Amino acid sequence: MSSSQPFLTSSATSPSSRRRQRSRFTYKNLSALAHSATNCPLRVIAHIDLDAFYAQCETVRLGLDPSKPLAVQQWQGLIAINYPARAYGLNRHVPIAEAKEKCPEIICVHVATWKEGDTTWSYTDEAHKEIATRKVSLDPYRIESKKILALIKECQPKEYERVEKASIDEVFIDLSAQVHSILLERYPELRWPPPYDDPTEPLPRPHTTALDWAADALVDLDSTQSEEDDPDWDDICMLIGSEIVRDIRARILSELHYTCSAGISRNKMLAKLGSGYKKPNSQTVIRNRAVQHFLNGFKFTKIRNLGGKLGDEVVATYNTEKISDLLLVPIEQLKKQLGDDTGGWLYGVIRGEDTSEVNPRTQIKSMLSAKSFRPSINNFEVACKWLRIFVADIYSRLVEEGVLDHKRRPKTLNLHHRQGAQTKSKQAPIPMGRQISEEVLYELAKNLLAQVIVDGRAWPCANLSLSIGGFEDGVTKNKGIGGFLVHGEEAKALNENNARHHIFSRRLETPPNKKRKADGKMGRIEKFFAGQQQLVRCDSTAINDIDFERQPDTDELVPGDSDSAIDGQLREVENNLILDADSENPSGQTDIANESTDPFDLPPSAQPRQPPSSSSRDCLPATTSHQAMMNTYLCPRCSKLFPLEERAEHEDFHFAQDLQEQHSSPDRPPPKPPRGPLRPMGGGRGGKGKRGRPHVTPETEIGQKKLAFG
DNA sequence: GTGGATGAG
DNA sequence: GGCTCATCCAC
Repeated sequence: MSSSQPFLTSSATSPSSRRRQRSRFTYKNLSALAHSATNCPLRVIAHIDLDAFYAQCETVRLGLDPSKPLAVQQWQGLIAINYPARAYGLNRHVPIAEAKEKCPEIICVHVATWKEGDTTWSYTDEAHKEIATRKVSLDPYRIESKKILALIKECQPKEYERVEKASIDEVFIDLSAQVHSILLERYPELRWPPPYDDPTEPLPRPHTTALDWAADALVDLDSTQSEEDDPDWDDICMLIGSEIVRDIRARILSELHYTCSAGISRNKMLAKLGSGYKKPNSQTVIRNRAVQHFLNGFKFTKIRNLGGKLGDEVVATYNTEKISDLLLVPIEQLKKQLGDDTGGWLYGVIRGEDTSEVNPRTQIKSMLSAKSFRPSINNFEVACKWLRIFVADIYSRLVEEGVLDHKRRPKTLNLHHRQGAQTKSKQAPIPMGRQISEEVLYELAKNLLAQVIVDGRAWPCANLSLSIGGFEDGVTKNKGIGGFLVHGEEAKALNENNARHHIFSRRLETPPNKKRKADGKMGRIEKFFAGQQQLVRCDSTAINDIDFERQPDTDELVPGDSDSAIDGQLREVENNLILDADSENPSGQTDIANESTDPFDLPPSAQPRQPPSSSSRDCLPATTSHQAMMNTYLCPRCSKLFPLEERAEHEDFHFAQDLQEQHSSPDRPPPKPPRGPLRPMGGGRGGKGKRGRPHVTPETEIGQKKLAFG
């Protein structure tokens, strides 16, 4: 309960007057925030998770009272149970009959289904009796999911939009850039350039001493950590992020009638854990200073990528499921026993580190339509009837995707077949040139099926699935980052946002020649500027060839010692932290990013800005500093002098460069968690190389004590 | 590029 | 469980 006393004031009279002057964060950190750099210590990431999504969809569709118990049925099972129904002790594993016994008034709605010969899916009460002739359709939920996603995007100013669809009912939002702009509005002093133009200078302390966390969510610090300090900028950033999320949730509820839960923290892993912490319909903030305490309450198997075999392996190896126990294992040991990559990743993740980026992607990469046959099916003809249905299902989704309009086009078709325990699959390219039609797909699918059963016929068949993938943007040619120019374009390029109305410029994929070296001295940069000062847009090769000089002070920080203190209190107060069974994990990938070069150093946009809120990264004439008076601008990143008028362009250049870096490395590589050498799966991921643990975000703090919510 | 596997919702 | 979706890896 200590929780929100919304104000923990701290006064100026506090003993810590010495530290009041300086923040733990620097100007460089601040500008990294503006660029959503993944290793920025001020980063703000949100995870939003719809509560019992399928069940809510049905409640909304049928116009029912959301406080009434409802479950979504699939054949004889339940695939979603709303919160009112959960109050009766129902969960996904209880048989439908038992559910009705425990909760007589429960409404069970069968999912929509496709029936052979139908041209679309439909809802029927008879569905559960026709398992042999129907297959479920999740289209209704995809449609709702899309609306919600669109609304969430609408909530963010276009230039800051950065939303990743993690699954049909979850999204991650990188609020960093938006938070940055709000921060500058509220604290104009942050717009000043750093003293001596030195980006490594600490920021002034926030003048705010009391934060109003609006009661709804906050993983609180405990008394021992006594908040001996006034809030620093990370706390303020979280607060702003929480406000943004609260507004988003309010709109989802008022406009679309869905409730959701959210987690706000410094990275995806923590945000995800946070959203599942208190449900339904609430949001949880995990401030940096509460991270370790918060994590200690979880079993590490709740962390993304540790929910499967890898997690089991770790449990078996260390004979514990507790994060707190694992904190005692030295990194060398983890690496030795799990492999360098996996061990290093695990070491960091249980300490709250995660630099995976919010990938502004919403586009689907593949579509699958499948059916498990209860009594198995025994011949080609029957299988073909199912293929018809799969094709109809997939085709209708393709239409939605804009394939007919040449927005995107899939390249391959894949058929999976399961007989008993063994599964086989075949794939084939989808011929280019011709318009994709149901007939074309059906013929292709039938062919694949024939190939599968040819060699050693495989009947009876227990499962069949057809998928289509290899989607490519319909766009014209790629242009690497150089193709886009800097200003607001970036947002567009990054988001595929309204897929339907725009031409995607192919995702900022890193062009083949990415290189990263530290040799760069100054040569290339100087050359570049010498020759192209006027350019606003640069050619990708030019950009790629530039090597930045590394700023001397990257805040490198070995994850380890920062928390020595926590070790002391590895007390597990935990277990009670895990509340809801419905927890889930994100899907997807993780990455820890890059390494070597820190993608951001000083930034451009951070400084003197004007109406901060406006769109902006465009530039702002510098005003307050002494350099401004001289009408010249000294770039803190490359130490070159420019006429003031060229400042904006120059900053844009750095911005583009930063973007390039961010997208060129982190996207794929940071394979983190992947399989360790242990066990099966061969040595996986080749541990070689760099595993670069990107040093992580600096500091998380120590201390922690108990959790409480407001 | 193909086919299998893992992980997660 | 059933149905999706995504990513990684060996070949």
